[in-house]
Amino acid sequence: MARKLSPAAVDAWARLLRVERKLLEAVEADLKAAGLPPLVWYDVVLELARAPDGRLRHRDLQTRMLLAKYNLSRLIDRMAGDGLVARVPVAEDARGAYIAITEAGRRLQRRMWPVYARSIARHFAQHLDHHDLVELDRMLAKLTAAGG
Amino acid sequence: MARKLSPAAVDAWARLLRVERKLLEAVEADLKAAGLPPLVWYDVVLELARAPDGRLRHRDLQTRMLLAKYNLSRLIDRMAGDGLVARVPVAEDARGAYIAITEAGRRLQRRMWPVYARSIARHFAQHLDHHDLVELDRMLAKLTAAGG
DNA sequence: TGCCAGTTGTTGCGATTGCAACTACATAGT
DNA sequence: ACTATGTAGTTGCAATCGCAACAACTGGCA
Repeated sequence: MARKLSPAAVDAWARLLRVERKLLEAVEADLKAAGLPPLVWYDVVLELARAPDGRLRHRDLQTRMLLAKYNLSRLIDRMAGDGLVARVPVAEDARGAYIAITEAGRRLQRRMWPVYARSIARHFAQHLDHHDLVELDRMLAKLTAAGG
Repeated sequence: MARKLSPAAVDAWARLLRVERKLLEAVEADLKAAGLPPLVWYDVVLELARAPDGRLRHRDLQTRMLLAKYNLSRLIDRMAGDGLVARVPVAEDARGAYIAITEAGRRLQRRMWPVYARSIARHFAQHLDHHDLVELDRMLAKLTAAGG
C-alpha cells in the first residue's frame, strides 16, 4: 500500500469531501425547513421499520448506522423521549436491549420520506443520468468492500 | 425538479453516505493514531499555506471550507491558541480580520500531509484505478456545479 | 453630515459529540 | 462453583456544534 497518490486521486478525494459536505448540509436544511428532525433520526426509523418485528439490537443498529455506541445510546434516549422508539429487554440476553419502532416512529418515517426523497432528487439525482448513478454506485462499492 | 427517484439513485445516495462516513472515520483515526489534529485543522493550514501571503479573510476561508462562521471563529481561536495561525487586522476594513498562517502552522501542514496522503491512498485511492478516479471526479463535479 | 441597511466576525447558551470509565451480564476455562 | 475475560450498553465530563443575538464597522443615500 501507500503507493504514491496521483493528482487525479487527490482531486477526486477533495471533491468527494466537498460535495458530500454540501449535499448533507442541503438535505439537512430541507428537512429542517419542513419541520422535520435530522437525517440520523430517519436512518433509525428506516432501519427499524425494515427490520423483522420492527426492532433491532442496539449493537446491530449501531453497525448498520456506523455510529459510535455511546452516541447511539443517547440518540435512542432522545427518540424514545419523543415516543418514536422503545427499549425492550432481550429475553436471551439480560445485558442487551431491543430498540423497537413505535407506531409514531413508523408515521415519522412515512412523513419524512417524501421530503427526503425530494431533497435527494433535487440536490443529487437530478444532476446525474442513470448511467452515472450506476457507475457511481459501482465505484463506491469498491471502497466499501475493501477492508483497508 | 422532484421527478421520481429511481432505485439506482437511492442506492447510489445511500452508498455515498455510508462510504463517506466510513472513509472520514478511517482517516480521522489515522491522523489521531499519528498524534495529529483532526482533518479540519489540515484544511485550514492547507488553505492558508496556499493563499497569497499565507493569509485569508475569515469569510473567504469560511467559503472555501464550507464551514459555518461561528464554527470557524472558534476553530481559529483554538488554532491561534496553539500558535498555528494568527489574527491580523485588515487595514481597509476595520470589521474584518485576516487569518495568517505561522511558521508552526506551515510545519504542521507539512507534517500532516504524509500521514494524510497515506491514509487517502489506503482507504480510497488504492481501490480505484485512474479511469475510475477521473470518472468519479467528473460526476461529483456535476453536483458541485448545479446550484440546486 | 447623519441615518440606515448590510456585512463581518464574536459570543452566550443549550444540544450534541467524543472519550474513558463504569455497571451488568455472558461465556470459557479450571 | 469460581475466576477471568469478553460483550452490551450507559454515563460523567469536557470539547465542539448550532442557533440566535450581538457589537462593530462599512457604504449608500438623503
